[in-house]
Amino acid sequence: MEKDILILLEEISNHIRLNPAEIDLVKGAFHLQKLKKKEFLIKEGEIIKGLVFVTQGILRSFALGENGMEHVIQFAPSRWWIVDMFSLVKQKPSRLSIEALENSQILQISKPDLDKLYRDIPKLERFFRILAENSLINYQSRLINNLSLTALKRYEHFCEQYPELIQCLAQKYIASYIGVSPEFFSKMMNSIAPKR
Amino acid sequence: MEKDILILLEEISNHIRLNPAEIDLVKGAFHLQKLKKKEFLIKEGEIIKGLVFVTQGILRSFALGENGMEHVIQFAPSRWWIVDMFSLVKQKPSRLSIEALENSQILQISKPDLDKLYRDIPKLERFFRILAENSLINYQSRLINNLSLTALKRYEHFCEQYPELIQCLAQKYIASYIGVSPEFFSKMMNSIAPKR
DNA sequence: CGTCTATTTGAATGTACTCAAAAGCGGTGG
DNA sequence: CCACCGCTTTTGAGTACATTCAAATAGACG
Repeated sequence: MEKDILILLEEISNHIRLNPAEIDLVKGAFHLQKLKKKEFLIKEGEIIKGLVFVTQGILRSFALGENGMEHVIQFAPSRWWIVDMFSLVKQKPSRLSIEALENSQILQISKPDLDKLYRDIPKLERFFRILAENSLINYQSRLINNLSLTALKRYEHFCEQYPELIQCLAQKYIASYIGVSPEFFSKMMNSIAPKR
Repeated sequence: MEKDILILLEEISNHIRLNPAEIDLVKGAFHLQKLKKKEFLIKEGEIIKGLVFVTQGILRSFALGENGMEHVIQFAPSRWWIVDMFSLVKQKPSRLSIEALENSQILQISKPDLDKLYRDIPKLERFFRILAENSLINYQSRLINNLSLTALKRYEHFCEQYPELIQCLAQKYIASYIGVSPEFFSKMMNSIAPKR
């Protein structure tokens, strides 16, 4: 739908200015796709097809541990990007799976189309550089938190950083994101807000 | 020294092609700096001056936990970049400190000069986009490892990934990087290779 | 209403931490 | 060249944070 593309263009225009011809190129390169709740966009081991921008709903990416445990790497609500950068850049099998947590709509651009877009609109290098830098900042912050904070403090950080996500996520996903078992998370929650 | 700049240009030329005029611009934007062992490039709370490329020696970046514990975020041997991206991009106080572990030489470019360079040589957006993407991949990989692997496996991964670093780093730094206390790390090492 | 999944609760366990102290190692100055 | 000092590594005992397993309870969805 046209509305989804507008959301994307709005995001891009926060960082760079595109002229009408360039806007058309961008429009043509991204493809709308609908995902149903619990549908997978990609599964671990596959090679990522392209870069994904979420316009509606929520996706999550996660890695499987040896014991089969899922570790949530990222939540992507509307207006967020999601991808396994490793798989996209190196074109090797993904360590991550990506799944819709709600019925969602995404705009996807394939790697060849993205590479072409970089050639046609060099300004986009700037946009995606900034995007990668910001993502980098988030990962670094999360790494520091994981190394230095207790589970409770990591949860509190999460609440501050993503207040709107808390209400719409099953708590096992939040537990996984902050890096604890669902059982422990449950106990932790009850210990700070004893059952009412 | 001229040699240091050549190392930098070599790195850049792995990804983009610069003409002689552009090379001169790059040369002019980076400044050589020497650091003595244990000298700090920046301390937590300061605002990062610029982006750093190491040409000789080794630096490390680390964050301080609440208890005063140091958490190594990155090692940067020769040919690596090091920075607190958060502080550089947002121009806010750094969460990280950066210290030389050996006598080292670095090339530094200030944020204003970097911004100017982006304007003068748009191709550099591409180079630093790729750089940020690769760094992102590393952080993500490390995050997954921290979430899903035991300390011993994280150490084994570290050995595979940075074999050349192991011999020249004090083990307390390796312990900190993989996220365990030096005491525990020592016990772990003796348990896999009992004293000879 | 029944089934499936998510959450809670409890007990036993494990991985890694803290604190304290001893031993090892390396560099520096006499 | 040796002795000393400071820092790193080792060792041990006690502890904490979080996990695992099992089972009960609660919710959500068709």
